[in-house]
Amino acid sequence: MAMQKKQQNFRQHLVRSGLKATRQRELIARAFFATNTHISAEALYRRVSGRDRRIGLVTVYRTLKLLKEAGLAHERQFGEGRALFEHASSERHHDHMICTHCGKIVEFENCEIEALQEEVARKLGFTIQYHKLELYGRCKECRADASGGTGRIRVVGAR
Amino acid sequence: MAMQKKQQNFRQHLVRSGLKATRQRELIARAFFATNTHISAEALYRRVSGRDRRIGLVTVYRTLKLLKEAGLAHERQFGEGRALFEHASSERHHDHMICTHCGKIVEFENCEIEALQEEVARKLGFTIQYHKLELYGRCKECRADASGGTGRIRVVGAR
DNA sequence: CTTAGTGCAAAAGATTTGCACTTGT
DNA sequence: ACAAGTGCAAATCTTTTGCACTAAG
Repeated sequence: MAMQKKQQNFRQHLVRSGLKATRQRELIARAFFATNTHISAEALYRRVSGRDRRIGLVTVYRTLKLLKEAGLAHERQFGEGRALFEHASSERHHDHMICTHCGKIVEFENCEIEALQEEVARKLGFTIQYHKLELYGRCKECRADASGGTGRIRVVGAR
Repeated sequence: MAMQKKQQNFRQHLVRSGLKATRQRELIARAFFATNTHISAEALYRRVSGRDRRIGLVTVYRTLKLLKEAGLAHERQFGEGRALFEHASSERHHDHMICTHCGKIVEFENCEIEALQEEVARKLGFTIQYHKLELYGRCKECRADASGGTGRIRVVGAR
């Protein structure tokens, strides 16, 4: 989905909900859609702050909440610390592989795993509503330099 | 592993690390090992508090950290809010299925899923260090009463 | 105009830390 | 004795909220 389209979807959601399309919301949404990684509220704030010094972190949090309600953003909690937000396009569900050394996040999907999850749930008498699968480890590059590492997550990018 | 044995393991870990076996640590560890569900620091604190009013929540947190270091406890973060701690026996790794309505937590293990995870990681050029798989949904009982529910997690037990 | 939005400061909630006092060894 | 532990209060850190002011429809 193109950025323009997403921006439009967001505006529609606002109108439908009787909310207003403000300068701040436009700017924050635009900055969010321009991202192609996972980004924290703080990091997104820094980006829009560069464009318009008057925007507050609080508004970023509030706008991200709206984006979630509009179905345009997903909030993820990897390890501890701040949440990261990613685009929630119409794409299928996916899971994440996170490098514990450099913080790189790779998305993947695997139907076989999903099927097995359903099977497990059925055996336990549960109906799955949603799930969370996160693989933590070392990416090729970080395995190569083998500089030890602490095992703690250090996100280099957006965090 | 019997409770007595775990208690002993903990004492050994303390000695090995040049730490002291205090009244508080003994009591907190005993209360933790007596648990057979997932318990929060707060809930564990309430339990030991009943036995000895003088013990502080801070000491519970510090002792849980020691138990983790001793390899006797695992810290889990389900949904948001406080962390839950579980026994880290010599048992194999397991994952969790959590009822979003009553908070029930069921453990399971599935080698096929684990194998597929390894395969995915290999294809992505990663080496897995650890993973987190959580299935959220409704248990049989909570599906039966079908009282709507908010989708938010409400843990009835220890939380 | 009238209702919603914004930004600041303050609150919240879970966990950690500084510090003076207490306790194992 | 002496290093380590404890409990309290205060600090952290991320996210949310109350409120007086501002702006969109």
